[in-house]
Amino acid sequence: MIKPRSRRGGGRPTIADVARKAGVGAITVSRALREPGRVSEDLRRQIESAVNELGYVPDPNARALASARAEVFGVLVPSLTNNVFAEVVRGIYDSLSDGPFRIQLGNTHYSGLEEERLLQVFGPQRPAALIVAGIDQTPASRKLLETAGCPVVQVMETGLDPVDMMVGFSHFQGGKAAAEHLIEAGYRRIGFIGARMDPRSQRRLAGYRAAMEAAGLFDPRLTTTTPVPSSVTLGRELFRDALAKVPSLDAVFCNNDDIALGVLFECHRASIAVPKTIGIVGFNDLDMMEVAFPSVTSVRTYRYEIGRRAVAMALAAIEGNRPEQRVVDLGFELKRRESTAR
Amino acid sequence: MIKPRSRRGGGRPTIADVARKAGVGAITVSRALREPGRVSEDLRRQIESAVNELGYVPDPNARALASARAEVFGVLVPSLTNNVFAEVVRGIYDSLSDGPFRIQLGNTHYSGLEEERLLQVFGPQRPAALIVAGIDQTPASRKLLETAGCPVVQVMETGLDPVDMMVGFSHFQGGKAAAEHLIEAGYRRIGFIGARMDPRSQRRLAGYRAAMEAAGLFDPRLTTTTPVPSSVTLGRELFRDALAKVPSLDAVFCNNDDIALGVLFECHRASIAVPKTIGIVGFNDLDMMEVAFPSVTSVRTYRYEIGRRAVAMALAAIEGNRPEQRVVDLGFELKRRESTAR
DNA sequence: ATGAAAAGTGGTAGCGCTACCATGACGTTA
DNA sequence: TAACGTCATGGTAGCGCTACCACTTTTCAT
Repeated sequence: MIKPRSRRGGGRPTIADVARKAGVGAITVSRALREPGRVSEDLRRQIESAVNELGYVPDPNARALASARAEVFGVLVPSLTNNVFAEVVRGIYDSLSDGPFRIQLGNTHYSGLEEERLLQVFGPQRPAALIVAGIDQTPASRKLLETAGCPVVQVMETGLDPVDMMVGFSHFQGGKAAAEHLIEAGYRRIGFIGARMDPRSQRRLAGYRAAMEAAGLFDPRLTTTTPVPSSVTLGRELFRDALAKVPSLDAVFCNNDDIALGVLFECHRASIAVPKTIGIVGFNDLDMMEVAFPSVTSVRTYRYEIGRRAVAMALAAIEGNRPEQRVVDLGFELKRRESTAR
Repeated sequence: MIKPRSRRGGGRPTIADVARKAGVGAITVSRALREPGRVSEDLRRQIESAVNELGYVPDPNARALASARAEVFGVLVPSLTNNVFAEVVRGIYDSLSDGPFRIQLGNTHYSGLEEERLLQVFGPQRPAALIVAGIDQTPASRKLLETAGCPVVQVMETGLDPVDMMVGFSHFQGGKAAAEHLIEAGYRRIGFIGARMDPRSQRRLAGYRAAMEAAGLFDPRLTTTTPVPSSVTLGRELFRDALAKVPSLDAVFCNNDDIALGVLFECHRASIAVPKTIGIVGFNDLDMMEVAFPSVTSVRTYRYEIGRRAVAMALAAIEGNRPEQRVVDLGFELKRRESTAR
């Protein structure tokens, strides 16, 4: 006599239980759940009530195994705590929370190697889609993305050569707009302060440089950067360094808002007038920039919207209608505020 | 003739391929991967090289189905963007990234109902452990946690009645310490400003109240709260409200650092001297509080450490040795800074 | 030397679900 | 009326892995 393996599932109802209760075949239950339109009204109702009575919830693992496709979105970001990426993840999460898809989060710690490793781990899971931050994947990562067999969305930036799809904006243009604004406001010795110079920061710097060179104002001594992770504390220190190096500094374009905030606080502490003596521009436009005193000019980026749009595009691609526009530029907006109003 | 279903997996090697190549049974490969100690040195080496040659990576879905246990940690937090929870998640992530465990993230949006829904969705996945923020689960959620059949760690707070394990600290004591510090510093009309009054904030408020009552200083008019989500902007507005209500206000204990920052900026804007005219205390001690000008006194909490410890406890429980100490209090530290130094 | 336990290995039978094909009941067209 | 499609449903055979047992070989105490 064959003893069935003691229901390892702890007695959770299976699709067979539902089928028995509803008096139909298991496959019909499966269909009723996934494509209700293909099952007759009658059976659908019977199945629904059986599902409710038993409290049946499909086992995602069995489903993934049988269909060779997990209802999972793989999401790779360089940091979990950086508010910018947290907002992207929130956008992804909110767009996914109605549907059946789960999120599998990966933190690359700004490392291409770690990204490769994570992609390797994600692969066997057969995710329904992959969303990765950035466009500077290593060749190996790129190959993994190309052969993943699912929609891929690169987010945060736009570029010319998407693996599949892209949603973001031009960091170069953002940096350029920031610098041009400072130039237009009458500042001349405009510094660039940046921490954790990832590829996006590099492109902001390039944009700054382009604007400065166009105005004949570029001077390499005006640039102060470090590979160290960004923080408000670091912003303050870098600003001190910059000022020591170039006492004539009259404005700074900061890599991001944390750095800008550090600069602002240091100005307060050292009684440096903002925007009179020093103009400040940040990047990303966190909530607090508007409330700061003086309020800080910043380049507004649409992180949450990027997350949402990435999911929308991936979902469309899963349904078979890949958007004809593979690269979506959500742009940015320079928010002019008191810190540069002189 | 039976045609095998066209390798849906896209031709990825399976455990059978490895077994064939190594000249052993599939089950031995499985064992070599999961419990290397139970396989002889020789076979282990052969299997390892077969694995490397083929680039074999086990399918987590098949594994989960067969073993009725997914290598997944379910993590429920009320917010993805609130830095406090982002740090907890980071701690969890970092502690898990060496091992085989993935993270399944759930955002409850501070809603008990949403928490219930998520727990319902997580259940069928048979997670290896569940980490949930807070100790105020609904009765239904509590039951779901109790019957989840895996280790459960409640984080961020400590309480008397853990579902299984707990890591956190006492928000009541934190609030009390903050208020006592202000009283000791000589402030008398000490307000409480709070947004999004979740249970943790309520307990901080209770701690504040206890300290104020003990000193004979409590006055309900000193408390200004709102259920609206917290932000720096909101901090500024609530502070204005509080000041309009009680012009004699001489200090505020803020629900969290965002609010405190809003207060600080408003003080700058309205030329209110800090700490002379108004003392400010925040909660959580974000990086920037130390750099702010004036630097802001805050209650330091160990979010990252909470995440790490939660994982350590869960992992131990999975291994079968549940720590004898079910409730771990990681405490807090009041960081005294310029904003209350008068 | 002998029995018994321990260690190492493999076969079989699922885990819960869905892809694939088969079936039968209906139209629908020529 | 025959031939053919379409629709609704079900049966069967796996997806890739591991639990459970069985079997052999080794080790060890007596």
